[in-house]
Amino acid sequence: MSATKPSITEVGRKAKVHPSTVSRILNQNFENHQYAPKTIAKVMAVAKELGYRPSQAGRSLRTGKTMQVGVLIPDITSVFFSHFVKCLEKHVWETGYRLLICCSNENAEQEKEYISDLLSRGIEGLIVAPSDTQSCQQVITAGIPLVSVDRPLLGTHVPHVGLDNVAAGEMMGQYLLEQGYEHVMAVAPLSPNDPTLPLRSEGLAKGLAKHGVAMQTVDLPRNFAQAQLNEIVAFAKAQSRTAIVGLTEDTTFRIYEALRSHGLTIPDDIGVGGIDDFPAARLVCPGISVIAQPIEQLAHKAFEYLLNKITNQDKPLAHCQLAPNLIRRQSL
Amino acid sequence: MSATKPSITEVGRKAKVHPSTVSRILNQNFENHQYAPKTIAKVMAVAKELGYRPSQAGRSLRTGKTMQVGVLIPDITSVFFSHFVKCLEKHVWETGYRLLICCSNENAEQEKEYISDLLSRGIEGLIVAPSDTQSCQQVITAGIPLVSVDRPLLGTHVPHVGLDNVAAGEMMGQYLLEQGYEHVMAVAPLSPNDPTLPLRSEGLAKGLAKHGVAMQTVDLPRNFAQAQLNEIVAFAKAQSRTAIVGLTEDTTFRIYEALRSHGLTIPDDIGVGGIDDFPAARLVCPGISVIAQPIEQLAHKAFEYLLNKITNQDKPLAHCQLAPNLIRRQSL
DNA sequence: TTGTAGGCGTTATCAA
DNA sequence: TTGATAACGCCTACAA
Repeated sequence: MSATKPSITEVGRKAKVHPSTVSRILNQNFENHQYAPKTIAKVMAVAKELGYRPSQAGRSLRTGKTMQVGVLIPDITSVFFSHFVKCLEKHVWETGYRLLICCSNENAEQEKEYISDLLSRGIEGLIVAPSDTQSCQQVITAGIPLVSVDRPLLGTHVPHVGLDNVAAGEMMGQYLLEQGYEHVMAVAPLSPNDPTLPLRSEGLAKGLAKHGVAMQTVDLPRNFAQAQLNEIVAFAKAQSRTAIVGLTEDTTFRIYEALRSHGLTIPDDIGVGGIDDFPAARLVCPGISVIAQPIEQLAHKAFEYLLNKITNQDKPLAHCQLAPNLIRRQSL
Repeated sequence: MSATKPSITEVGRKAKVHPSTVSRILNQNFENHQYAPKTIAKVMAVAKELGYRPSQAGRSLRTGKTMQVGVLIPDITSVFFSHFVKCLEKHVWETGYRLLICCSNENAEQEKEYISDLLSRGIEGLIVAPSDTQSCQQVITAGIPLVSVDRPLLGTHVPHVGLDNVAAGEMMGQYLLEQGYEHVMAVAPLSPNDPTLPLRSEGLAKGLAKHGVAMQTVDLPRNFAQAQLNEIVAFAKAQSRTAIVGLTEDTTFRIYEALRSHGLTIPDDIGVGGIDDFPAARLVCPGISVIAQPIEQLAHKAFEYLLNKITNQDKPLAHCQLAPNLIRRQSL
C-alpha cells in the first residue's frame, strides 16, 4: 500500500534516469532533446506503474501558471446561474483549465474574501457576476484577467458579456402591445448592486411607449414576503387589461403563485410575464411567457473573452450584448 | 503599477528583515519566537502596503496541504445538486477550505479524468456522487479521504451519506394507501450507475404491499422522449384509482407534463407523486406531492465526515441514512 | 530577538 | 542522447 504519491524524482530513480529526463519525456518536450525510444518507453512504463501524477503545486511554483480560473456568482441555486456554470465548466475544462466556483450569496463582504482567496491561489482569470462594485478592484489592480457577466462593472473597463437587457424589456413590451394589454406593472426586488433590472424596466417602458401604454415600476424590498405581492395583485385586478411582469426568475415565480392563491384566471383577469426563463414557467398551466437568455452563448463568449486576456492576444474586447429570446406561452 | 505580486522575500527586503521573520509574523507563529512589537508592526505594514498574498503553490509545496477539497456531481443543473452544492460550499468555506467543483454529466470517462486531475491538484478530500463504480478507485488507493453522497459506492468501505431511499419509497407508498390508490406505477429512466432508484422502487412496493396494492415499475431508456410517456399515461388511464410516481425530479416533471398534454384531471383521473422536490412541484396547480430530501443535513453530514477523515480523527464512520420528508400537495 | 539553510516538485538553461 | 543545476515561494529546525 504505497500511500505516498511518487514524485518525478522517484520515477527517475526507478527508471535510472535523471529527473529532468522524466520531466521532458512526460511533457513531450522534445524540442531540444531527443531521447532513445527505449528510454522513453521505460520512463512511461515506470510512471504508469507508480501511478505518477504531476504535482500542480510544484508545477505552478515553477511556471507561474495554475491552469485554474475562478467564477464568482451570487447563487448557484438560480436556474440561470446553474445553467451558466454548467456551460462554462464545459468550455473551461476543454481548454485544459479548471474551474474554482464561489457563491457570494449577494454578500459584498464575502465576495471580497473570496476574491482575495482566489488571487492567493493564483487563478489566472476570473469570471464574475458581481454583487458589489468594489470587490473586484483587487483583481483589476493585480492585473489578473477579468470578465464580468450578467452584471457589468460600471465605471471600469472590464469587458462584459451579458444580455441586452433593454432589448429584452422592449421585446416583452412589444409583445404585451400585440396582446392588447393596456396597463403594465414591472415588479422586482430592490437590488442596488444589480444594474440590469433598471435596464429591463427601461426597455419595457420604451417598448410600451410606442403605443402610449403606461407602465408602473414596483420596487419590492430585497427579501420581500409573499404577502407583499397581494396589494400589487389587488391593484392590478382593479384595472382592465393589466399584465404583471417579473424582472427576475424568482419574482415571476412568486407573482404567479400570488395570482394563483387569489384565484385569478390567467390571462383573462391578469396577464403574467417574466424576464428569465425557468422550468416551472413551462410546466405551469397556462405556461408563463418569458424572455429567455442565450445562456450557452453567454458562457461561451465569457470564457472566450477571458481566454483572450489570459493568452494576451490583445484583441479589442468590445462589450458584448447578446440578443434575448421571446418564449410565447399562454399567460399573456 | 506593480503588476508583480510580492513574495515574502520582497516584503522582507522592504521591511529590512529576513524572509523567515516575515513568514513567522504573518502566520502568527510565535511559539518559539518572540519579536519586537515594532518589528511586527513594520512587517504588517509593509505586507499590507505591498498587498502581499501568500502563494498557495509555495505553501502547498512546503506543507503538503492545499486546503482544497473537491466535489464531483453528475449535474449542477439539477435542483437537488445545486442546493446541495450551495450548502456544502458554505460549510467548506467556513472551515477554511475551498471547493473545487466538477460535473461529470453522468460520463464515466470524464469522471475518471476529473478525479485524476483533482488528485494531481492535491485535493485533501473528495465528496462524490458517483456516476461510475470504478472511477473512485484511484482516490481510494491514493488514500485520499473520500465520502460518497446521494449514491453509495457499493462494494467499498467508503463512508456514505444519503437519503434513506427505501424509507422514502415506503413513505410515499403509505401515503398512496391513505389516499386510496389501487394501482401504482413507478417510473424512472434506466440508470445503471445509480443504485438509489431501485431502492426507492423497492421501498414503494414494500409500503404498498401492506394492503396488497400492486405496483408496476416502468424503466424508461436513459434519454427517453416525451412521447414515451404517452403509453404509460394511456395505460394508467385505463385503470381506476391509479397513481404514477416519478423516481427522479426530472421524471416527475415530465410525467406531469404528459398528463397535462393529455388533458387529464389530476388527481381525479390519475394521481402524480414524486421522489425529490423541485420548485415547479409547488407552483403547478394542483401541486405535486413529493418526498423531499433533507439537503442541508446531507451537505452538513457529508462534510463533517470528510473533515473527520482529513483530520484523521478515526471516529467510526457508519454510513448515514437520513430520513425523508413527505410534502403533501394536491396531486395525490 | 533575529538569521541561516535546506527542501518540497517542477522545469528551463546550460553543460556534457 | 542525457545530466546537472538553479530557482520558483514558502516553512521550519537549528543556530546565533
